Amino acid sequence: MRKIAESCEMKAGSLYYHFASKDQILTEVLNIGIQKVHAAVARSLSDAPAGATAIDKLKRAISGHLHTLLEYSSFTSANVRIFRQVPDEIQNSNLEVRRAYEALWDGFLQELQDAGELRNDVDPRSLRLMLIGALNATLEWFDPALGNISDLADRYADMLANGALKKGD
Amino acid sequence: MRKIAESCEMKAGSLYYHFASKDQILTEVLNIGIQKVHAAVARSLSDAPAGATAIDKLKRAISGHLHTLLEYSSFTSANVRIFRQVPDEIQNSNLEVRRAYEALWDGFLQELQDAGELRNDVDPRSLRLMLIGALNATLEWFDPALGNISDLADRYADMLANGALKKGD
DNA sequence: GGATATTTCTAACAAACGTTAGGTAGGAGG
DNA sequence: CCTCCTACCTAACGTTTGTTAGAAATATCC
Repeated sequence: MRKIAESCEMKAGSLYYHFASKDQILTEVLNIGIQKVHAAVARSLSDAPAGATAIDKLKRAISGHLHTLLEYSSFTSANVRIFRQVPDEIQNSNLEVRRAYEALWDGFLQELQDAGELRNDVDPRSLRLMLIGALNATLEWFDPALGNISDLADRYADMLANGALKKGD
Repeated sequence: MRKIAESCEMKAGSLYYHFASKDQILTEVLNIGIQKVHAAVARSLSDAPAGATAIDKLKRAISGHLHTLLEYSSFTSANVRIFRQVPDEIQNSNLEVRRAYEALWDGFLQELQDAGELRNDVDPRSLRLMLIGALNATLEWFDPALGNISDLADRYADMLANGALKKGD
């Protein structure tokens, strides 16, 4: 609390004027991070032109996720790192937010499969878990000041859509 | 320290007979986790028959990583979650271990590319980052008691090698 | 300028923390 | 049986932590 306060140019006691407790700050940080990403991905998908291909849509969703994930990395990386260490009550609150976001992806990927774009033997939930895991890990190594997020998103979408091995194997 | 001691059926003061400090325990936990995974993946690759295909090798490497990652999840999940929160000295020590393991994957993927198995436009380092991110995220949702790790490894290898979208897009 | 509201500070508190050093218990060896 | 070694316990310590309540500072309104 003293370090958080310092970064706000306040003292620890002052934080309690704005927040009821440290746990409330935790709850807000964990939830806001995912909510921001959720909104960005939803917007990316809803902004897609009617004739967008499957990989275009995938690129949009991935791009939306990565841009916001990295823009709000103070929130999102906190979520990824400390979620399992916070009190159950806070985890439960955040699980609700996480589930809402997961449902967005599951719906999107199910749509792709229903449209015949996604391989029949690929389970949308498995793909979503792998995908989000891969995207979130960028928090640990990608530096937006050095790399281009859109390029990163395109590379990831391409590898996930088309695979890393040459076709014909 | 009191909680760690309790799980060892000891008292906190007793831990200092075995370890110099809490930071030493941290260092060991972070390092051992990755070293175990490193050894398993190296063994999986060296055990591959001479005529193994690219995807067979990839499956082996992924399987080695996932089996050990999940077997030693107390160590490996600690690494993934708290690495960024430990003192610089401990991070630096662990970075050396991490880099050694990364070099193994980079070498393996570079071999695949040199052999013409990996797409020319796929950067081995990017693939490795995405791959390890996706694999490590399984710590957060996969329950070895409920799911089969080998099946998981096969699904991940397949999706990463061949992509999730139907070919022809 | 005074009253009120908002925001921050301060000093303090109890609890938790990492660690220490001496003590204790049990086992091994002579 | 005594000595030594290993492993653990204990009580204590200084530090850090989250939080509180009253005071003070600042801003707003009339």
